Amino acid sequence: MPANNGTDRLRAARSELLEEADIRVVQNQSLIDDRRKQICDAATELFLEKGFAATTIRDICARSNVNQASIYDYIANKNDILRRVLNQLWFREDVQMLPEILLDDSVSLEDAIASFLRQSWQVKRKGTLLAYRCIPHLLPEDRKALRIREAALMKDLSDQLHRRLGLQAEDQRLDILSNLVVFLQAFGPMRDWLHSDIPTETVIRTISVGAAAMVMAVVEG
Amino acid sequence: MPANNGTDRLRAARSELLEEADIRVVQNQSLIDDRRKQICDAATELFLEKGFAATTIRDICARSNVNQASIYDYIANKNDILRRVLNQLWFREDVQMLPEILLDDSVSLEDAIASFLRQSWQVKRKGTLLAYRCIPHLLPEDRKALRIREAALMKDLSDQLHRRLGLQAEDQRLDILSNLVVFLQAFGPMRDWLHSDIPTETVIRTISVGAAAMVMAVVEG
DNA sequence: CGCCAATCCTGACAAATGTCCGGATCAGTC
DNA sequence: GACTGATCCGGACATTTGTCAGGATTGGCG
Repeated sequence: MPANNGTDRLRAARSELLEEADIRVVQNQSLIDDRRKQICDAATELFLEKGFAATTIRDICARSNVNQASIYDYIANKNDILRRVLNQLWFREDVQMLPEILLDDSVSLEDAIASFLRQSWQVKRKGTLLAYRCIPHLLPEDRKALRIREAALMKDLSDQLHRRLGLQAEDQRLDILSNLVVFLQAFGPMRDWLHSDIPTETVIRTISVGAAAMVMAVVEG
Repeated sequence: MPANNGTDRLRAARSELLEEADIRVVQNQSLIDDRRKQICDAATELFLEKGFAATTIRDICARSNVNQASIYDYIANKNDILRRVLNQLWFREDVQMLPEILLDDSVSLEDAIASFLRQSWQVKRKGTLLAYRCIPHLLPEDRKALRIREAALMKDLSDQLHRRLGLQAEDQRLDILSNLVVFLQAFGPMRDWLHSDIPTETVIRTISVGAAAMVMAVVEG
């Protein structure tokens, strides 16, 4: 069952989040969760507004109403905040990935891509932007974890494309296409300032029609 | 002559670089040019390695062998360095932009895109990465300048697509496609770590076949 | 050699930043 | 009300950062 192997692998890679420090100062778990949410929400906004490096702990404290000293009872350091934010927004489990959608053969390629983009752009907008912008600030081990997940996703995607379209499995163009489709995920978030007056659904429809045609053209050419 | 107007507009927008400070301490112009090149080269490497905010003036001085005090005889401040680097790498004049290539009707859409990507990926790799990563660090006026250039390019591109393909000029999908094709420029630089074993020319060929098909699919659909 | 303008650099300053000590405050229990 | 353990926070620390004044050095010229 190559398809199942695929999603198994993906699920495995998925559960590997960036490692969050555990801190044993405060003991009330629900308090910890609340404060961490405050902190991460504020940090997300600020990272998107000013970038990771330009955001200071003091900024985050001010916006989240957590004291500068107390914040270290909930997070280990600035990088730990970034890790938690990415785990929440980029590695979120509630978004179907494209290989998963492609498992259902009753959904056309075009619709699958549209559904993928729609979900991504609606709920992972911030995560995508952060992931692309903050890569330089990640520690090497985190970057590695990110790369492993990405590679697993890519492998599953080429497998599904291969299964559906019957290209030679080793055809490098499958990898290129997989990469490209995943890259399109970033199109909406990264360029929305340019076409702010065009309805999102129009963009999604246009891109997914185009992307499906792109895949077919490469397969048939 | 709408086509000519297009390139005129582009050329006009092009000549508007980010404004570089002029400093009147050192007088020997060729010395100034040399030092600035040292500084910008070192800064480029460092910005790509560690990001703009995480790169310190001291880092730049160390790598460029310019003294920490002297550097202010050649550049006004850290942001001025970023502006100069972007002017050199992102706004470089020696790369044909896509609308320009599309003026020649003997070149197919596919070949035009391939040529555009090939040039971009060969000589503008660093510029593209920097532009996408450093936007948050630009001052508002610089961001505005960047947006104006981008908008001019996009307008020219939809004009050319319109001329070639005969869609309604107001069709929003033209804008989406233009945006998308320009966005593809970033594909190579941003994802080359993933498929480092695939020859660039294969990637370019695959992407340009696909992109041309994408455009046609949208136009015909 | 001695002079002068141009260039370089030692050393410093103020501000900002990540981090956290140690005491203040609060909530629950007897 | 007194005690105790958990949480909060005022204020400080060592560093790092951008910036630059003012003296040291250099190179050409008379």
